[in-house]
Order: sequence, then C-alpha cells, then structure tokens
Amino acid sequence: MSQLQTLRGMVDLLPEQTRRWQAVESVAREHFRCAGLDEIRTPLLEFTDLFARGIGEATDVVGKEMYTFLDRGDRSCTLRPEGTASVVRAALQHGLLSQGPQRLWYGGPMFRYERPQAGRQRQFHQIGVEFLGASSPRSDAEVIALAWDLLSALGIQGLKLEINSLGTPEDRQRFRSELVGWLEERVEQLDPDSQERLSTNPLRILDSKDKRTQLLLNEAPTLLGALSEESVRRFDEVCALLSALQIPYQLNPRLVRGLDYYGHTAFEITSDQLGAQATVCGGGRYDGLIQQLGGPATPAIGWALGMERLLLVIAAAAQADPDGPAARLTATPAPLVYIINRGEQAEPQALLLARQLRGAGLAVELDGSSAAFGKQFKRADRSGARWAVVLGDEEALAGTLRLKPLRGEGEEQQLTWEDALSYLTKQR
RNA sequence: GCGGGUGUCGCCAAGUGGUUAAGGCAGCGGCUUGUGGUGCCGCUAUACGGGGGUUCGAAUCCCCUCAUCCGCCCCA
Repeated sequence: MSQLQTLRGMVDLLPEQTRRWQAVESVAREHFRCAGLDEIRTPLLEFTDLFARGIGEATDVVGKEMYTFLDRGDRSCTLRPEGTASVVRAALQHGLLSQGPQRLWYGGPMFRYERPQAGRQRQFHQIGVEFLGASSPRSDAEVIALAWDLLSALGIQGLKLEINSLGTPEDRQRFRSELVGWLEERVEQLDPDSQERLSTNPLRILDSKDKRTQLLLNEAPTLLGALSEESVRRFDEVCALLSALQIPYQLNPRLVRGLDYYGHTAFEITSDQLGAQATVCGGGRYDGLIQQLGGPATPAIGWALGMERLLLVIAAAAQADPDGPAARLTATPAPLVYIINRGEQAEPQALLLARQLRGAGLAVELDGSSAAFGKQFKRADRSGARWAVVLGDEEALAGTLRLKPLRGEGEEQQLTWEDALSYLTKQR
C-alpha cells in the first residue's frame, strides 16, 4: 500500500461515527452540568516527568506504552496516556485547590503505544471525572454514582460494577510482603507471567487470567484481610452508601488497578459485549498523588471511561433494543427542508433562501447540482427531508416558492417566502 | 513484544491454476429535458494490499513485507 493512510492504531471518525460521539458527549456534558462539575481542558503534551512521577515508573503504561520524544529544545515530552496526572498538575499550577475542593470533568484523546485490538487503539478517548479535595466515603459513592448513572442515561444495560479497597500504602505494603511470601513458596504453580510479576508488581498477579493461577489464588491471603481496621470501616461505609443508592455492585478482592496512585476504593465497570477489553470505566481513590506531584496533601478520587468502548457497548445496546435510548443516540438526523432549484434566476435566489431559512434555525439542504427537477426530487427524497421546496425560474419571477410535503399527506402549495418561513418554523 | 485469522471496486461479496475477474448495495446517466419514493436500461476493478518466486499460464501455489482483525500482555 503506497497510499497515504493513518498511523497504526489511529482512527478516523467518519461523519456517521462523529454524530454518535457528539450525541454521547452531549449527554455526558448535561449529566455533569446537573452534577455541578466544571470542565477542564489540559494540553495533550506534557513533560514526561509528570507521568513518570504521577503514574509510577514501574507501571507498564510508563515503562513501555508512552509516546515520548525530545522536542526541539531537547525537553522530554510525552503525549498524555491518561488524564488524571494532567488535571492534578493543572490544579496545582493554577492554585485551584486554594479555592476549595474541585469537582472537575474532562474529555479528549489519550495515547498509548499498544497493539491495537477490539476496544483498544493507540489514540483513544476518555471522559473522566476528578474530585480533588474530597475525602469522605460519601464522595466515593457520589463519584461512582456519577459514572453509573451516566451509563444508565445512555441506555446501556448488563453492566457490572466491581469494587475493592486497596487500603493505605501501609496496608498494601503489609499485604504485598504477605502475598509475596505466600506465593514464593508456590512459585512453580504460577504461570510464567505471574512469576515475572512476583518481583516487579506482585499485586497484579491477583488479576491474572491464567486458570491455574486463579485457582491457586483462591487459597492466597486477601487484600481485604490485610487492611487495617480503619480502612475496612471506610470501605464498609462506601459499600453501604452504594447499597443505599441502589447501585448494584460486586466485591472483587482481586481487583487491582494498574496505576500506582490508587488506594482505598478502586472500581471497574465492565460489559460482556466487549471481548477481551471489557472495562468501560475504571477509577478509584488517589489520596497520595497530589502530594507526590508537589502539592499539599489532598485526598481525591476519580474515574475515566473509554469512549471507543462505550460506543461499542452503545451499538450493541442499540441493536438489542431498536427503540431504546441507545438506539436514539445513533439515529441519523435528516434535514427539515430540501431545496430543489434550477434556472438562471432561481439558483442564486435559492442560495439566498437557504440562508434565510437557516438563519431561522431550520436544517436546510440545498441542492447544488442544477440537475433536472426529477433528479433533485430523488435526492430530496433520499435525504429524508420532510419538506421539499421547489424554486425554479417560474417561482423566482413571481417571488414565490412551492412547498411540498415529502412524508405525510398534504398538497403542494405555492407560497411567498415569508409565509413559507413562518409555516416551516411551526413545523420544526 | 508474543501467538493466530484475514486482505478481490466506496461497502458486502463470488471466484481455490487456463480465453473478456460473477453478483448485490451505494454512486453516476437514461427511460421521465418542472416533481420524488416503485420499476426497467446503461456506466463504474488492464485489476485481485505490496514485492519477489514457481509455472507455458496465478486473484488462485510458495516466500517476504505491509495493513487489518482476534487473543496474550496492558488498560479505559
């Protein structure tokens, strides 16, 4: 293929797709508005150091998935692989935290150099929420509810919310050595990947997909068992609040997140419609991150959801229920009016007419072909427009137009522009 | 980074060594040169992702390469 094309893992959104994206984005925007969140937009490019320090040097994301390069000034730059670190950086840089707790949302492209797969591209898009300066268990429940309700509003069903507590750094430290000690006595029963992780990132062994490892882990010490009393109490409270909100959840003591900054509450929302990349939304509490990035000790919690995956799930939901809310999101809009025009006098006038109707907020498609009327009618019909306006030289000379309903009943009528405009405005 | 599948017109797709590479959808033109939705007719791949090889002969076999998809890994 010598033709120009996108880089691997980079995807064009063609108009039909873009429409769906916009529909989802507007639902999300409205959802966040009602919840009193403010949007924040940060650059796609940051100093590499932000992610190295924020996400953790040892994580896979930082270690082998980042788009990192030197700019012309020899600064090491990285295309953001996730949103949280940037949001925290921006909040610190501009002193947002001194104005009190921040309830923020963001959206946009993220970049990870991975092998593309279903629900996984190299440039992908997230919508995320970050509550900075929120410490109470109630904020955990509110943040999770925000994600859950957004997904419900989009008409998605069959989602599973899994939740776990990762405790404090001390809890994890204690558990790590406990787990490593236990597993080291049984190394030969672990799959090769997990053996590797025993020294690099032992907690991640917990969500290994290997059957034998899973089985073995049934006997292993659990994270919940290693939590301090206080951590347990906190987690119980979060769970109780979720129950009170009637948000169904499942405890998953094996749920571990891949980014170092998570602690206490961690959760994932998964769908069975997605193949291997089942996580639609994931997040958790990150009380240590802000301080780690040079700010004041500030508790925080957030989540991110993957747009591409969300759209896949919506497509599945739309197919399952052709009249449901998901299907409405994917519907194709048609213009209200299609202007059929032909002739030396008529064509410039049609352009003017289109402009007037559009100025009144009507969706108007203007045929630019100068083709025979029959041809243009065919196109008008296919456009899905409810009305055809016919403007030929005959009408142009009379200062009128013909208005013909294309869908319902009714006769074609000849009207002045003014009358047509007020009539169509009422039809909208 | 590893493993497997696939690559024929914008989309779907037949074709599995032998004269001109089916068909459908979409598009364009016409029947219908001022009135659509149906119908009918016509047009649209010197070309089968790219390169090399085997052969008298390849979309069809072999090798390499690229792309894509699925899984591992990772994560949203």
